[in-house]
Amino acid sequence: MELGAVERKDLASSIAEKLRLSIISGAFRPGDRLPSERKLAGVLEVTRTTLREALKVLETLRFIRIRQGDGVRVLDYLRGANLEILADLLFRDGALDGDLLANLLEARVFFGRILARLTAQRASADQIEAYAKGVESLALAAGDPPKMQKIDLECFDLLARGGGNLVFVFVLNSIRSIYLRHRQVFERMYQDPERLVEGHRQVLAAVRAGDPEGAETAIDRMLQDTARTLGTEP
Amino acid sequence: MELGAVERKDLASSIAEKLRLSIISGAFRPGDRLPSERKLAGVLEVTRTTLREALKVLETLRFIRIRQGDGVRVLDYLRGANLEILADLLFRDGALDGDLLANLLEARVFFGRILARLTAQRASADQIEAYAKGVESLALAAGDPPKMQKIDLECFDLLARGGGNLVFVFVLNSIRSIYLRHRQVFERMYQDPERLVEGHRQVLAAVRAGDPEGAETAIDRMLQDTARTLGTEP
DNA sequence: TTCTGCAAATTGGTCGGGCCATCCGATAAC
DNA sequence: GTTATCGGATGGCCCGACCAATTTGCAGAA
Repeated sequence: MELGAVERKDLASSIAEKLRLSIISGAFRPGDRLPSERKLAGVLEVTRTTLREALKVLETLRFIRIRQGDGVRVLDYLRGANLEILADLLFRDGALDGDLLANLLEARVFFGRILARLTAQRASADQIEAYAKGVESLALAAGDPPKMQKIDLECFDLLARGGGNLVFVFVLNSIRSIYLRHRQVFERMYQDPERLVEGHRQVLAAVRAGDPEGAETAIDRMLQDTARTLGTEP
Repeated sequence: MELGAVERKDLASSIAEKLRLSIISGAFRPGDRLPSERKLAGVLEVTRTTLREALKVLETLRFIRIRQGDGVRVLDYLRGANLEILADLLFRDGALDGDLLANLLEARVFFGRILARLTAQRASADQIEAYAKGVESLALAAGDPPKMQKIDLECFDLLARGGGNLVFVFVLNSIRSIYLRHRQVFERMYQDPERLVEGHRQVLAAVRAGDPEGAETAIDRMLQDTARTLGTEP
């Protein structure tokens, strides 16, 4: 049996999550004022100290805006928040949001194409070798979906670095965090490792040949394939 | 004279920024342990309470990992942080990082192409009209760079929404926050409003015609143009 | 010696309460 | 009607105490 690390969370983080989901669910609308810290702390049965740590987190995520003398106002997270909250949105109301998943898979293809293209144009020999090693590890991990997922994400990270554009490295960081938070959803992509490994190998070959078009085509096919794996079953 | 709103920051946020820049500058390396909260609070001359709020922020940004009994460990932000920290990186050591700026402008072109294409494929009549209104406001704001910048970002947001993929909406949120934090750097793009407005109009026309290729080509030209505006002067 | 297990020290986590700073709205003065 | 003032509500910051997890090192057993 697979035993992942148990979640250890401090109170402040739990409260932050609770409030986050609460806002996402629409319990508070943009412009609304949250109850005062003193009241809210009372309701949640924690101290102001702890609650304030939670609020600081929400402020960092741009879910709220805190102003002395005024209060805590809810912001429109659709307009302020960043990619990472997709992880929360993906499971609104306890069920997986198919549209959002489709969005994510679509974006994955777009990003992948860019990464493959840039890497083929600019990656250094070292970076290419690192990617090659990643692909080999991936092949060796066939049959172990969790491990494959980890290595696969690692491979994409190497591609992003090879592309030489930090913007995509950071975007990928966010996407990785989404995948890791919902491992189970995406692990199905690794049931049939053949196509995935083969796909990476073709990308690698194109990158080695300095062929952006080829790399883009190869990764496009691979990503569409794996996306289909997820799409078939409910 | 142009008088923007003054920054009002609480102590915790200031400390969070200080530590963030400190980590980015390399004063602490991944794996290092920060001084204990008690010591750090002493050095910074604040209470543990306030320091902890700052640390919570850094943890949210994945700059550090806090573990009871162990301490505060510095993470590799290149591997964990998201797009928004580009705003910090852009001005490392007080000078603008040209390479990073180039990265950002390059990414802008990639994203823009995707947005234009998706919008042309999927935007509803309402969404198209909203974008049309945005473009008109943009034309009216010619000569007022700060205002144009605001509206221009608004237009991109409308494009992102029209594209119907939330992933790009959130990516754009991050990018917008970068732009706003460094307004001065990007305001130069609005010195010559003609091309920008004309570009948006062409995109709009293509979107209206449901012509993804045309929209992509139009926005590509516009973005390359404005990027050049920034590239010319130091 | 090497390993095991316990105990102390270190470090973060939470609490409770106090006082200051800011903002807003009601009231008073003009 | 407009402006000035004040009081209440709210967040900002501090202090000190105690709880809980983790690490570390020492003592005893194998």
